[in-house]
Amino acid sequence: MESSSTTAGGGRREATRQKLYEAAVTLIAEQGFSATTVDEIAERAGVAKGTVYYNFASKSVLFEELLRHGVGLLTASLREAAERTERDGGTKVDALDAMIRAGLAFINRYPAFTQLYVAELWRTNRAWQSTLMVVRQEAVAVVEGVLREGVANGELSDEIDVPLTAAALVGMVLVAALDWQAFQPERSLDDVHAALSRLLQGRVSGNR
Amino acid sequence: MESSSTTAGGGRREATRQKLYEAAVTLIAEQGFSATTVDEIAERAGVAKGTVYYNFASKSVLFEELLRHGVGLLTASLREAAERTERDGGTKVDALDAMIRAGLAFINRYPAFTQLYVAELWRTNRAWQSTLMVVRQEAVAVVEGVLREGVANGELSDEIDVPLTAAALVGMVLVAALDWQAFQPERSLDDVHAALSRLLQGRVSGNR
DNA sequence: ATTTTTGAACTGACTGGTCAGTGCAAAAAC
DNA sequence: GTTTTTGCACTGACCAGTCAGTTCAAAAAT
Repeated sequence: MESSSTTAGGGRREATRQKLYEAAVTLIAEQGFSATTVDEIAERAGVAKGTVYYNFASKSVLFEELLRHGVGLLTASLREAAERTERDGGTKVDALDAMIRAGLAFINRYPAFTQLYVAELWRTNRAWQSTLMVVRQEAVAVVEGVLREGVANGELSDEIDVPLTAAALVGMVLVAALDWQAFQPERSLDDVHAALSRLLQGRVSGNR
Repeated sequence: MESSSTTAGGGRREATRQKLYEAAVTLIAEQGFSATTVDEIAERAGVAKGTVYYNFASKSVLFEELLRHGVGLLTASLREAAERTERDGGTKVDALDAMIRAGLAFINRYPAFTQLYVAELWRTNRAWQSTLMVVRQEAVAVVEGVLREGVANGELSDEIDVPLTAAALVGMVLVAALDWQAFQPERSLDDVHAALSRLLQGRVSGNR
C-alpha cells in the first residue's frame, strides 16, 4: 500500500507485513482471492511461506486485514476532503465535488486495491463478508453525512434519497475510475473529474 | 439465465446447457470462479459431471459462454428501451432514463449475473479477459450512442465527454442496484429509479 | 570486553486433501 | 441407430497449512 519504507520507528515485523500487503493486493486484484496462492504471495514479497503464517493466522485473515487497512485510507481521505472544503467556506456541492476528486486520486494511487474491493463487495457466503460490510458502511457514511447536511441547510433538494444517492455517487466514481484505468489510461485525472463533476451538477442536459 | 423452458423447438442439449448456466451463475457469483468446483455445478444442475464436459470443453469455456449469453440479454434490453422511447417521441434524456430503468430491471432479475460480471470485469490476466472486453464495449456502446445523438441534436451539452459519461452512468446504475439488492432489498424498483433519475437530470442541487 | 543465552523472526520441505479433467461401458432419449 | 446422458473410478497437479530447525541481534553473565 505504502512505499516500501517502514512505518515510523517500526520493527522488522511491521515491514514484513507491509511487504505482504503489497504483494497480496496486486495478486488478488489480478486473479481473485481463491486463485491466488500463498506461495505466490510469499514469493512476490520475497519472503518464505512460513513467514506468511508467522505474521497472519491464515490466508483469509491476511486478506481481511488488508481490506481494513485499505478502506481506512480511503475514508480518511474522503473525510479530509470534506473538512478541507468546509474550512475554505465551500458549499456542500463543493464538498461532494472535492470528495469525488479525492476518490479518483485514491483509486489512481491504489488501483489494485479498488479493483479487489469492488470484486469482493457483493459476494455473499464468504468469511470476510461482515468485515466488508462494516468497512463499506464507514466509507458510504461519509458521503451520506455531507448529503444530509446539504439537505438540512436547503442547498440540496429535500426529496433526494440519501442512502441511494450516496451509493449511486460512490458507484459512479468507482466504475468511472476503474474504466479510466483499464480502458483509457491516457486521460488525465482532471478530465475524469470534470466529466463526473458535470454529472453531479446536472450540467449534462441543457446545451451549455 | 432464463426460466427452465427450452429455446423454441430446441433439443435436449440446449435445455441441459441452460440448466448448467443457471447453476454456474449463482455459484460463481457467490463464491467466485476458482472457488466453484465443476462437481458443485453439476450437482446443482442435477446432471452428471461427465455431462458438463460433454457440453462444454472446460470450466472456463462454460464461464465464457455464460458471460456472452448474459451480456447479450442486457444489451438487447437496453437497446429495446432506447428504441421504444424513440418511437414514442421521447427526448434523449427520456431514452437515458428508460435505459436506467431497463438496467435496474435487468439487475433485479439476474442479480447473480450482474454480481459476477462486476467482479470479473476489471481483472487482468485471465483467460476470458478479451471476451469480457468485447462484451463490455457492446453494452457501453449503446449508452454512448444515445449520448452522442443527444449532443448532435443539441439536447445535451457538447462539452460532455461521451465515453467517460457513459461509463459513469453505467457505474451509477450498477453500483446503486447492487447496493439496493444487498443492503436495502425492501426498496422498490421505482424508488431506486427515481433516485437515479434525479441524479441524471441534475435535480440534486437546487432545493426544489 | 568477551562469551553465552535467549527468543522473536524466519525458513522450506513435507503432508493431507482437493479438484479439473479423463475414460468408458451401459442406459436413456430421440 | 444415433445422440446424449449417466455413473464412477482414476490420475496428476496443485495448494493451505504445519513444523522442526536456522539465524541473529540484543540481553545477561562472566
